[in-house]
Amino acid sequence: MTPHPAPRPEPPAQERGRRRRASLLKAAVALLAEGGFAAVTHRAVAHRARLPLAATTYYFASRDQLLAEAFAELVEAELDTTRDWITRHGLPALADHVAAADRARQLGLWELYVHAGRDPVLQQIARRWTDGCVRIVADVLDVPASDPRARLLYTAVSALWLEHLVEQRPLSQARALLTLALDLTLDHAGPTTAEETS
Amino acid sequence: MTPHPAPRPEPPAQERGRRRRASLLKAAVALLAEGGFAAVTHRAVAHRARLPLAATTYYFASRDQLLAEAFAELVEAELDTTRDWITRHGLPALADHVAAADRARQLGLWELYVHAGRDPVLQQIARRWTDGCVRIVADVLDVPASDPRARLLYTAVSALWLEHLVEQRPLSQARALLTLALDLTLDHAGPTTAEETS
DNA sequence: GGCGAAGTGGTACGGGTGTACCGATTTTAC
DNA sequence: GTAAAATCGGTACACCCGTACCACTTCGCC
Repeated sequence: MTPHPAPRPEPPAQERGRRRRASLLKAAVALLAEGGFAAVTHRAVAHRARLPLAATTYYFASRDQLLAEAFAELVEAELDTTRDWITRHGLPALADHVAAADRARQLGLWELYVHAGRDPVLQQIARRWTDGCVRIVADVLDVPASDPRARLLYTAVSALWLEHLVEQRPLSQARALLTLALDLTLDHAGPTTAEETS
Repeated sequence: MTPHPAPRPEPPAQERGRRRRASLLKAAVALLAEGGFAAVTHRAVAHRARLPLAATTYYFASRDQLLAEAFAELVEAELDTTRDWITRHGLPALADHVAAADRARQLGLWELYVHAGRDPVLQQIARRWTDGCVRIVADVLDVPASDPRARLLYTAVSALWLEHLVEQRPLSQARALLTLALDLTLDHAGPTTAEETS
């Protein structure tokens, strides 16, 4: 029978349903960006999407699932933006991108990233974020994605970025460190003991 | 006057009070380390310290203050541990330290670090953490703390560390990247040739 | 047309939260 | 000693949470 135990089977299958679901997800992403993690409650999401409370439980099996999908969406959007920006302006100007970015949004992203350390589902998404960023750096450096220099450079840049985000030190400092990181990485154009390639 | 509006004036002034307060703080730190952020509730802290619920509001003006003090304590302890370990085993072996560290505790620390981006009080503590770590790296590199190489190296290492913590990639990868980071940094103008023990 | 499934939304439940309250007890000051 | 101040601790309040429930409407399809 299943009159309405309907936790959530598959994609909504009806047009309006799909729109509603997407709308909830968008609201969740926005809340995540603004207030981080704790701000994404069923009630807040539903209210923001101008939908009744029950819609959230109808389209998402649980808060965790909602959060995971929102995280994935946020990561994907972030990767697109970053790739676009870097290929347009180049690596050394990255500091300006960071400076211009929406701080609350970035904080929310990192918040979820750390939280991914305690949740396997989120961990997978976190990995995709890192891999995506490494890929971007490798592409713009014109080296294979497996080149450890690309990976290290991304790592350094991401930490610079997080540090700037959290501690809000003068931008000039981040800029100088970014330049230094690029110098060190590119100077070392040599063979770079790449042990594994595959 | 003030029969008992007593939000919390100053240090407890009575011996037992000071002990109780410290005990609460210790419990908060432990909870922070284990379950992160959300686990630090008045009730959980009081229960863990074997004190009545009201003790938490008596000794701390608010949950935020309790959290801030716990964060400060955690950071201070972490700095001590790290300095100790590095001066004893050297930078290249850092990967082993990370591998051996208590994962939940580190995650809690980073969780609070990111959260510091939204709270000025915590931000100050976050800065002290970074400064402390930079200082440690600078000391062991035998360069002034203001040397951008020290700062950059710390930044790279911290990101490597966070990435490892969250994404749980094979340790060998982190180790390789750490070595590369050290190479790049020291090559540039390094006064020392660190012995390599692979 | 009809009928079962999908979707909808108002409401309720059980639980956890931060914090205030306030009588009882201990400590300190004189 | 005694009174005032500090401390204690049990309890209560108001709020917010995730989620379940269930009567209702709308849709897809034969």
